[in-house]
Amino acid sequence: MELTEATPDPGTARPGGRTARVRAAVLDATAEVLAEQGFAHLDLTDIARRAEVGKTTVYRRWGTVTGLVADLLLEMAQQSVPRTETGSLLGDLTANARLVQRTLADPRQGALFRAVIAAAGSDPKAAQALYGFYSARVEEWAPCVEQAAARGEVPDGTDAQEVIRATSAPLYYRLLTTALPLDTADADRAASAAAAAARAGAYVREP
Amino acid sequence: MELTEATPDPGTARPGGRTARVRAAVLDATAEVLAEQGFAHLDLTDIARRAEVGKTTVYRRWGTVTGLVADLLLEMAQQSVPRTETGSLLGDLTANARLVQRTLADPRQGALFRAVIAAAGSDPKAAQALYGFYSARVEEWAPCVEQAAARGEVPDGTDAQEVIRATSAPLYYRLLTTALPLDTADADRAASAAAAAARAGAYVREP
DNA sequence: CGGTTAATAGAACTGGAGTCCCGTTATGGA
DNA sequence: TCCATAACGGGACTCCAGTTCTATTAACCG
Repeated sequence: MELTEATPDPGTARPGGRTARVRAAVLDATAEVLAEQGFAHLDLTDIARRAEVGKTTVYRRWGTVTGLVADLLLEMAQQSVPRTETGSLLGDLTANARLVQRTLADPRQGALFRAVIAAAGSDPKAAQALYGFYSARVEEWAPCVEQAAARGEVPDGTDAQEVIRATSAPLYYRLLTTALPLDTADADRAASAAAAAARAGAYVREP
Repeated sequence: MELTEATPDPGTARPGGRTARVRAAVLDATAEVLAEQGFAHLDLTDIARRAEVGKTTVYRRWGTVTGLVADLLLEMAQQSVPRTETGSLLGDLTANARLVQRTLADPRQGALFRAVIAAAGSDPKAAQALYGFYSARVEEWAPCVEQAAARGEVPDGTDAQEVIRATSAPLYYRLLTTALPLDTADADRAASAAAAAARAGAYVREP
């Protein structure tokens, strides 16, 4: 035996031209279905039909619904939005919160995040993609808290990543557990709450 | 024609004895599968097998995976945990946060909440059950903030429900978007952050 | 205690999701 | 430009989730 192994995922050896077009079409169709029907109604045969692609292809390259969603998240993670700097902690956190709020309020993106979070609950691969995504985003924004610490706005020893997470958390919580809309006022409130708690020393790491 | 309508959900006319046993067995099996395999692997035939119940019964009474999950949530919502009163805002919020943390950290309950949140993303019925659940819990705890306002701990006009949500939010965010564990320290941090932000007036309603 | 019928269980059926096989296309390297 | 083969596409096949029909069991009512 010798032809086991050595099949490192289809689409990696010749990623150009047709392969790329197929991937784009499939991921587009996936996002579309997610936005209008949600995660539970995803099925690969339907995706193939919508993307006008052979269903064999979809099954070979992605295999499962969760695998498809995970790949979609990886695709989105590429488009990193650069962090803005305003010179104050509250300003920076507000910019971050508004970015998150806009993303979640958008029907397509909001539906995608719901789906990825759902997929992460049962598929380790999707979970890994999700954790990686948020880890990257949090690290991208953490420096603004460190700068605030340097300016003396927050106590030394403040856990920067925890402050960033605290800014996003209420927005996700509102999206997932209530029927309430998600607007700019929510973003601003989340930012000012996180800033106030940080100034009060709520995120100082334990000794 | 005359026998249309008038079929108000099986299990409502004779809820005793066998019907109740079947429901308990099915919901138990559901929770079990959720805990060990996750939402995506739920299928009604398998649930029927595990519960040692005819699969026709499961399909007739619950119909879909999301319907099953929604009923499980309703069942859980029954066991309302009474609010504790400690005399201070921080104490009350800490009690609340620890309750949430214990719930989410428990494998069965944690998996259930992930599943319900996932189901709510695609099924309106599950979404309704979920929103109702959280609405009830938030209202149960909101009075502790109003008492704090009466004591002068937080400014007048503070949105009590928003404070309660802010206490839970970081715990859910951590559960859903990171691989990090969820322990008592997280609960205490969430509570003190919410208390600090509330004292600073971050949750005062707009005029 | 029966009698009515709500509710369950079994068995047979069906539609479509997921798999397999093999011919076709077109990518990337020479 | 041409070739080897990675990747795609179509059609046939399989298997099981979900449905339908009917017989059986046991709640609730009097």
